[in-house]
Amino acid sequence: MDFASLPHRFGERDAIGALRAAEEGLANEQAGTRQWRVAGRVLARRGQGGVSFIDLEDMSGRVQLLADLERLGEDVFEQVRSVSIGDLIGVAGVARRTRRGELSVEVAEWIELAPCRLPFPDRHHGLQDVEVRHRQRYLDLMTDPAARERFVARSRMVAGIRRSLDDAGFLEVETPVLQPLYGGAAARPFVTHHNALDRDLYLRVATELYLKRLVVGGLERVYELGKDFRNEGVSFKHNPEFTMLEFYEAYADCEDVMARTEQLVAAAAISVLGTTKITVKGTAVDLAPPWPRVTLGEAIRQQTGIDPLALGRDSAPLLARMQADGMDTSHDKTWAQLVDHMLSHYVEPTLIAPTFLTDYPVELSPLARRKPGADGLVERFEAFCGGMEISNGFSELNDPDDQRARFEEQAAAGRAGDEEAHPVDEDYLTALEYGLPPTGGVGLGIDRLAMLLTGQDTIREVVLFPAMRT
RNA sequence: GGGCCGUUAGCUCAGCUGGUAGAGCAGGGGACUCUUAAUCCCAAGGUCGAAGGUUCGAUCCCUUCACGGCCCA
Repeated sequence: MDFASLPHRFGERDAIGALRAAEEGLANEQAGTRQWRVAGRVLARRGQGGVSFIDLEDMSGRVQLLADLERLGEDVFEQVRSVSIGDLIGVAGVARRTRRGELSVEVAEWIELAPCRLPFPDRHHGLQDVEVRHRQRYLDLMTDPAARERFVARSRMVAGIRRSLDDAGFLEVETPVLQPLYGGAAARPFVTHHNALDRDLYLRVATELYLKRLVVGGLERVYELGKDFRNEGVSFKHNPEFTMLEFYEAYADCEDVMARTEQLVAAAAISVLGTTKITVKGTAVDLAPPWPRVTLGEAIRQQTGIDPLALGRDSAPLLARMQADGMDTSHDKTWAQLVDHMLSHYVEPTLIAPTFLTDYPVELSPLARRKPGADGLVERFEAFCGGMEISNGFSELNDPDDQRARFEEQAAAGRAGDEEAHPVDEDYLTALEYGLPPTGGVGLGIDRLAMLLTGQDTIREVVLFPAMRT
């Protein structure tokens, strides 16, 4: 087919869904009066001598086309008859319900818009090969309505989150993806190089430190919704680039942002599903606030009988228990890493219904404010649902001296081999010297929330183009 | 990073104990004037993921590699 001869547009197009809604009342063999112009992809063709039936689909729905030799003449009818599955075409004509009761468009005008030159995937079994579905997501979207619905739902969820935050007076901002220094999360960064400046830059692992600079600057409620990049393994809940929401609220603390988090998630669920009730791994759960709050130490105690935060900083009983359970503790070099490992091994998988864990050890939380009267703890929470961490927030540490000390500890850990430790960020410390108001901040994993709201067990099904080996 | 499993026509899948591969759909040709996974006829379509090895002979057994999936870290 000669592409140069194909139309560049198909104007005054009607959505198939609108046609269906408007003409639903037609009786069998009755024709409507209005001329419709619909366009889309050909999904099926059924010939019957001088009559041909085509199934045409656009983003709003599917409708049958009815083409008649006597009405169209031989030339046009031959075009219809020879259309390939997958071709993109436009038609004009009135609606008519066929003898067998199928609402159809009676083709009066037939316009080829773009050919499908490769064989279309089997339309009865769909595309089964997971690898092809992910590498060529357009084929998945073409052939699987459920895949389309999943990504529409994700988009609605994100729009709902933006609406909630905008309505609460938050300002959406954009901070650097390319950073001279990374920070804001315990993660290994991707490194790239700026040729003109001849220096290495990091892809951000979090937006936290830049957003808090903005709060210092007087932008009292800010959020950023965008990609973070962490140079770590791929799993059902990890993609090396993933979407994160972070929001910061001046004059608020951990409790305030915890409440906002559960409300935000519930509102997102309603904007997608119309309800806060979801099913996760076969279990019915309700995302409606308030979510139960349990301290980290108590949560670990409930699963193991040991409250590691009630034992000072003694690693021995933790190690004994974990090794007795056959766990590989060779990567856990510190007490804090043992606690983190216990959390992810014993507790996280059990938290199916939404739950806040609170009272984290300061060693695991270098950017969080200390909890008054609780030595070694910070005002921090993590939210879990579906056996995954979905959110992390705290009262923001605004004491520049303490922050410097925490950075120094991180740097020491880094020198000792902890590849996920924070580097010291002098520029951020300078910002804190000017005064960060008491502030609460939260990170919320958008992909994982999308998994929960669309009932998917793997992040790859809610990311349009998940990371693949090339 | 480790363990297990998978990879056969464009797609979905068969293929027995080792004897050089089949079907349906799609694509091509034809029949058919109301089909709904239309039906019927004809022809075509393969580096059996890749490379080695064993064997008279390998899609099948062995080794390595690539990619994917699941589990563990």
